[in-house]
Amino acid sequence: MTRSHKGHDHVWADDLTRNQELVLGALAHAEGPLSAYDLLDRLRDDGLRAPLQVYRALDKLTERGLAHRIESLNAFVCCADARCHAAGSIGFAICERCGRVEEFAEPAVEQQLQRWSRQAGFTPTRVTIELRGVCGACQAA
Amino acid sequence: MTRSHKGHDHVWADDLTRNQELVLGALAHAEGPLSAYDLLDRLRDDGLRAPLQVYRALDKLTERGLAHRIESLNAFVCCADARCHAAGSIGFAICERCGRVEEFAEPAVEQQLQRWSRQAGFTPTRVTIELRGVCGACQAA
DNA sequence: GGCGATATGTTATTTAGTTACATCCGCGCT
DNA sequence: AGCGCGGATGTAACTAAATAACATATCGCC
Repeated sequence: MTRSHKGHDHVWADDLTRNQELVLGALAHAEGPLSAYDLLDRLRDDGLRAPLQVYRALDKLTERGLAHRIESLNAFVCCADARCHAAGSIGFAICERCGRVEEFAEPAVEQQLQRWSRQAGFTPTRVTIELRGVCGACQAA
Repeated sequence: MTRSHKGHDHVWADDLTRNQELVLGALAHAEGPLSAYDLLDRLRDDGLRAPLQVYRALDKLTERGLAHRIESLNAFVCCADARCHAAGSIGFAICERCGRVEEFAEPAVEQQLQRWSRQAGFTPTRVTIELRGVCGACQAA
């Protein structure tokens, strides 16, 4: 690998490492959330062999808000909206039928949680909001 | 064990099985959340030997709202308020310094999430709200 | 060129949760 | 009493998720 990884066809940010691009690419092409081991399986042909390689990439990607971790699934999704980190806390609606995840931002919810935190003397650094249920499409079907 | 387990000194509900009582008791006495394996370690002297015994008890307890799972910790806490299941969705504030978890109910948050769900055609069955941060006590110290 | 920070590769290990299967116990029924 | 059923238990083996430890390579920069 003397050749730089730059020049790939799907570029979200120009300074991703090769592994980070691979992982983000896999997430972007996936229909739903993928676990670290799902990712590993899909990327074995691209040279990834150990869980740590995936976890390291995921750490960086989630840090930068390019991917999100779904806690209740131990899985990850590609960020749906490049501007989401500007929008404070994010929520996820997870369909238990089709497995798809919808990402949403509700400033009102965020504000309410902030209000509670202030009142309780709590200083939040990370917020997790996850809804499990059935999405509209599956409801109709 | 011909003798019924009823008559224990800490009774939350009269129809818990022995294993369920053991697990709930351990959670109740703990300072913070416990993982299934933490519970297993603490209950080995009481006869629990396999993870499954703990997981089965936890399933029943969480179903009934007597215990809660903290998704972002893969751990469990005793329900702080017997009436919490009446109060719709619950949130948790998790202190990353002392590890303690505070349970709270914010009807306003619940309503906002309901509003978003309706608008999005999503039917939620379970809601997870978890704040990571620093609690008031740790802030002061 | 040399140096420090960061990224990688690899093996082994720990922690979390499930599958499969046998047994046991309480309880209603005849 | 004896039968049968559903739920709870016990145990072993296994899959899945995440991390520890250590060696190597690469990049940016002075």
